Amino acid sequence: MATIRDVAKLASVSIATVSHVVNGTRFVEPATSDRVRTAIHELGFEADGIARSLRVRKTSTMALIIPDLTNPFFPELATVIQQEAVRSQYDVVIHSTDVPHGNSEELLGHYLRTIRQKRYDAVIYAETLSATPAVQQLLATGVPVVVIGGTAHPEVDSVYIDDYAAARDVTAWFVAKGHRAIAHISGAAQMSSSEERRRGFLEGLAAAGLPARPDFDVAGTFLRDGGYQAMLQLLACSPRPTAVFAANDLTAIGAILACLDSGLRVPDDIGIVGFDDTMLASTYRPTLTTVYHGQREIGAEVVRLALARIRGEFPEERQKIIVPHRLVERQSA
Amino acid sequence: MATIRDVAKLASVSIATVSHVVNGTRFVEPATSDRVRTAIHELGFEADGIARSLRVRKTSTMALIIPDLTNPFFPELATVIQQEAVRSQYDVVIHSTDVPHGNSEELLGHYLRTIRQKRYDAVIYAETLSATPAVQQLLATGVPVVVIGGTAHPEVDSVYIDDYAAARDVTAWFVAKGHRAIAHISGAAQMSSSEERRRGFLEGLAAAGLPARPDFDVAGTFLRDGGYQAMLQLLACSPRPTAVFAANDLTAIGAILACLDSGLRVPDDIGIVGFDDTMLASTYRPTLTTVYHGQREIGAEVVRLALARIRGEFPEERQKIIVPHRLVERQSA
DNA sequence: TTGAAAGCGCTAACAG
DNA sequence: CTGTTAGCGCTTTCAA
Repeated sequence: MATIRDVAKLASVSIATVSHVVNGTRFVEPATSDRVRTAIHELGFEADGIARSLRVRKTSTMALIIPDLTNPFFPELATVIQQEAVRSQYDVVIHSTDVPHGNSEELLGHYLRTIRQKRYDAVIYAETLSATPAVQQLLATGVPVVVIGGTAHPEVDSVYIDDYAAARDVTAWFVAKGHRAIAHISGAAQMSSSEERRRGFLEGLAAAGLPARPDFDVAGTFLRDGGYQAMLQLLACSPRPTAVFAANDLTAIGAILACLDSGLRVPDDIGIVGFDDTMLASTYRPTLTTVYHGQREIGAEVVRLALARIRGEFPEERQKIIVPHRLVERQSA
Repeated sequence: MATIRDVAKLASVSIATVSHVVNGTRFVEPATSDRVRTAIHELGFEADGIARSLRVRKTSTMALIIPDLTNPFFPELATVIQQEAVRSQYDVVIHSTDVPHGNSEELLGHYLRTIRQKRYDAVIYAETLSATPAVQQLLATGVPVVVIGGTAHPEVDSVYIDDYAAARDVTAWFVAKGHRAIAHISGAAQMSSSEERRRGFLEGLAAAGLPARPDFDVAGTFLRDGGYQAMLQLLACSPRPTAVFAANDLTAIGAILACLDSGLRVPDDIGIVGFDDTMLASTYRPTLTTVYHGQREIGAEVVRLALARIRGEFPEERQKIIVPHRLVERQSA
């Protein structure tokens, strides 16, 4: 593979000049730069990004850490992030900690190491179970970190939707539709989004003067099977709920499957709403009433912030960006 | 950020020694290496992978190019690939050419450039529309390339399933179930997997002595909406098909939706089989009868091959690995 | 308008 | 058993 030196020799100029024509970083006599360009073409030269990175201390790549590539929400988010990043000539390497398969702690540790080693310019952290220590560790190394999700971290930039308000809205919407027996299937334990949504649900109930029945507040996992199991529990209650707010779309689909398998009809016998508004929501039948999670806006903001930090902007206050959510009404409730 | 030099100074050894204790690459007196390790710990030193890469000419990163992060097949495949790669301390950066959104040519060009620039050690190419020129271009740079999909490329390693045989199997299976009016919705134009599956379908018909009706052979896109539209066309035929082989799961779901929207029942009025066996297939209702695409096996083989090539193994013959497929019977047919 | 040369942080001969 | 040193391929002063 040709190096800058080969090009310089072939064009009879110094390597400095080659560098400058490649990067357009200072004026070069047209005749000279033509010679250089010809040489580059002839040799099939492509500047070595590694050497360049070593010199300029920047890799033009950022890491994105997500819990699960299998929940469509994350690919959708990742796609937006990639699209945004590519516009600034950035690569993004996606690290899935693969939470559903359970080896996530180990994987996360590995990823954190390679992120340091490979000197990525920034990391975008979409809340995984162990957000706090991981983020702490990352910050200690000095990499710009931006978090997706509302984990209270005064020391990092973050962007997220107001899970609490969204959940309250869903509950209020159920109430407005006449429901009185409203249940919630929460997300994975210890994630702030799970907790916030649950809190919003409870608050929605309270605001409507409805009692919070403990058996209408069951734990899920953010996965389909968790939704299925939880719904089975709910169906065993008597009287059973007429409306269920599921912590995400996967959970909602699991819940619907449990209803179908139990001979109940959605939304006729029981209304179900999900969360995220992934492609599943519009594909599944019944189509899912759900909350749009702002993947487009979150993706855009998050890379905007990351790039700004890389450039060293706004060093003082950390940004907390709350992106609007929106209830999308479809068939399931 | 501490460098190897800082560590050396603090531990009163040469940088060579530090390097060797970090990499375990030659014997070091226990007492010395302890001192070094303490210094490393104290300074929070982490070797600079960029500098290392420059020196050893390897990045421990490979690229994976896929057409679409939004078709669950690819995240599933990517997850396996990541898992396999991580076991050999490799990172994989996923580049989605985002075919459904149409800017793929441009994106692909960009990715190809950055792959060269960033000196990735290998690239795994999951067939996109313009496989041939892209692969050619990649090969010209000397990077090991392994292709997923059966594009006839004598000069690259590839791993894939036998699309032709799989499609023939599906057709034969329909015939065995008594169907005589069997239609096919193909995948995106010009992709070898589309063509092979179509060819297999036609052959299956012929083998059963059934005529190939041109109106039962309609074009899809590998996307849900393509399946929907194609199914609408099929339903306009008279008599209409009693069985439809869709080129992938997304297409099959689109087709089912079209049936439902037209007041037909699946599988009672019409049987539909998909392809890929993504998580959608087991989640959707009716659950999808489909062909398992071997994502686990393909993922494993593909990184095995890539790693072998990186190591410079089997320089002569290119490997063509065909992974077994399997018809998974569920509810939709 | 261009060149010479230092140096980014590391590995790996080579020497002792 | 350990150290010295020459680069890997580039960018960027500084000087001309």
